[in-house]
Amino acid sequence: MARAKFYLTTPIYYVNDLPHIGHIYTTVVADVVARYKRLAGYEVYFLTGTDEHGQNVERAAQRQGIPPKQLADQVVGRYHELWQTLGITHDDFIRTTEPRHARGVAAIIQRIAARGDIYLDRHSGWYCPSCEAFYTEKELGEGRLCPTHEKPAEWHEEENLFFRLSAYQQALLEHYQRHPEFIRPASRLNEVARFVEGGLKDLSISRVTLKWGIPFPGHEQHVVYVWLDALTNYISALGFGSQEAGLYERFWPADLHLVGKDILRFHCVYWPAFLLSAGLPLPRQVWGHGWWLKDDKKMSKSVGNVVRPDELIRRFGADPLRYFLLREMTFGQDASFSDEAFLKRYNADLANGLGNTASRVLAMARRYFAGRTPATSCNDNVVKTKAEEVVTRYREAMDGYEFHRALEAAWELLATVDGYVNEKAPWSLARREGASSPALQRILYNCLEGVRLVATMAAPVMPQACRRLLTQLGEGEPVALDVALRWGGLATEQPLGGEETLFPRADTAEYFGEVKVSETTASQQPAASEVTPAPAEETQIGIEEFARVKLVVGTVKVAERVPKSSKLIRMEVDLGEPTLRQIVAGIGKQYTPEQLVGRQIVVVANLKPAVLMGVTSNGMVLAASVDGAPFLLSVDQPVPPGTGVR
RNA sequence: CGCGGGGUGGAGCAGUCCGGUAGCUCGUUGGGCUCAUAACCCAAAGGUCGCGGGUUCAAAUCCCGCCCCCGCAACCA
Repeated sequence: MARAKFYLTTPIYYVNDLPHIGHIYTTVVADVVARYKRLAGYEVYFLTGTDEHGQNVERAAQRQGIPPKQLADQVVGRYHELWQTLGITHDDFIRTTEPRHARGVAAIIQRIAARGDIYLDRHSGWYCPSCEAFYTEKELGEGRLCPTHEKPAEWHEEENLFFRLSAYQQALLEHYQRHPEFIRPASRLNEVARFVEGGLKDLSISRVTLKWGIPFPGHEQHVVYVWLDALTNYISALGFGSQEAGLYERFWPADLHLVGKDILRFHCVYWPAFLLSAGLPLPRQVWGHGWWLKDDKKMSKSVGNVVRPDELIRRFGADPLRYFLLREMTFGQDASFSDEAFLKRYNADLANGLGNTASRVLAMARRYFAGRTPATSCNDNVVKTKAEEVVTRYREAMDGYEFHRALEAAWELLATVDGYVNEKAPWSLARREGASSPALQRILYNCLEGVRLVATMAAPVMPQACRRLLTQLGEGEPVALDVALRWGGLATEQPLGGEETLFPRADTAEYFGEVKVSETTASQQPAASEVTPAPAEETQIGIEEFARVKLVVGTVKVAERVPKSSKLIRMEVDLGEPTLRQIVAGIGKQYTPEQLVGRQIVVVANLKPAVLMGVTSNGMVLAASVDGAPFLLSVDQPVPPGTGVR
């Protein structure tokens, strides 16, 4: 009989950025699911890949003076390395620059077009040629200046291809209603449904302003809109649109699209709409997980707090990181990443928990039974009772992708074993009765079997470490979960494997000392792996260039919040000029208007004006920026307004 | 009324869908054990489950109102 299939995907990652903890999380979760499902008997197909088209890649490549494909190749190399290091077992890795992908895109477009859902229309509006983007009148403000470039926007008409997304509003809502499991966790279903209820506008699915993309079939001067391009990877990788579509026939529809909550909309609205139009089956489930925050703040490249866990992997290996990611994050919610939390979990759960428990029971077995498992098994004891309860909860949690619960359950068994060892005190039994004591044999059998079960449950999460642990128990890798999780699987009188410390305890103080040092050196010389390393000569400027910036001291005379704005403060500043200068600054989260009035600040006086929330700012205040939070610069002693700074 | 998430012992969190002794990890205190990676076990202290109201025999959990924090979006010049 054919096995049930399970097709799961990660998003394809944009090659504009190097992989960080967010990409790693999604991919590790996918890998854990893939490994679990394989053990549970499914025929699994696991896809990941990269999204390589679009303006940002085109530009980044331009800056480096290399073709976009070459830039993509570099970043893709990093992904391959990282996935290998992390033990990711994907079956395929698709790149949107591959011909097979272009074929898939062409094929789906053909079907959508045949349905009559694509039409050509003129899109007109105020356009900034430098940004290559359209703006609304409101965004442009007074004088219709582009907010970024300060240049007048031009009235621009552009021909675009549109997808009749609006026609699918009802069908999507009905689908959500009929299949509430389509979007998980449930809270996100409401979010998406409300968005769709709010009305769907037709979607522009082509661009004429950039070249780095897939030519639109039948309109070769257009390039396919990135999301239509990217989402199609889920079927193009299976051979959709080519002669050999056997994989497509076997595995589509996907059983699980794993995505971050930020791209839920694309997967739950656009993608199913495209598929409905093309007459293709919809994926069974989209799972939107939360974000990793760094020290409780959102990670972002501009803030510079993006976690790239190379150091943690180097120090501890991939498995502890995999464990941490799965154990620390609650189903669907955001979680916080910090080295402290990682070290804590590592020591508590892995070194003191799994590692130490395994070590203590293995050491006794080695000593008492000459390096073999006990000769007698035992079928009625507290460890077995607990194990059976835990295994049930583990499987329920894993089936519902509640990994933190699954691991929590497994670890309870560890605590039971530890308590059991203390209570039974096998060491004193060995002293009193000797190693041949049947009671001693049974006790240690229960301990070892408990550890074996925990290792088996943890195997999808920590494949390497668990394999090594099972080897120490004399066992091979688990093949089928139903069998492996049954009590009594440990063979009697079986030779144990070599002794090995799985998770050496980490010295927290020492670790933080070392990491500080390595971080400092790292920031001094950017790693060779950076996408856009800035050569030192380019970052240096001459004194004459600096002199072009006119810095002066000003006294704040008036300060008030900009209406409807959360952080903008409008100030009128005395710069020693005939009139006060109006300056807008994004400092309203740290400073109140009252704190600012009368204060002396340093401003850039010859900056081009900009319009923020409809208010013109004629200058910029200087502030130190810690994780994006500003600390205003001021002078030591009061000086006359307009005093120059250099 | 822009959208969403959160507020549970000192810290970090689970539990909230499907009401019924408030649980876990870390930390603190006392005890135990010495097989193990200074680990493990037991016990104790510590909570008005953001606030107010309602439903109910019973509310962290359901309903209504309010407060605070954090994201997203619109503005970080």
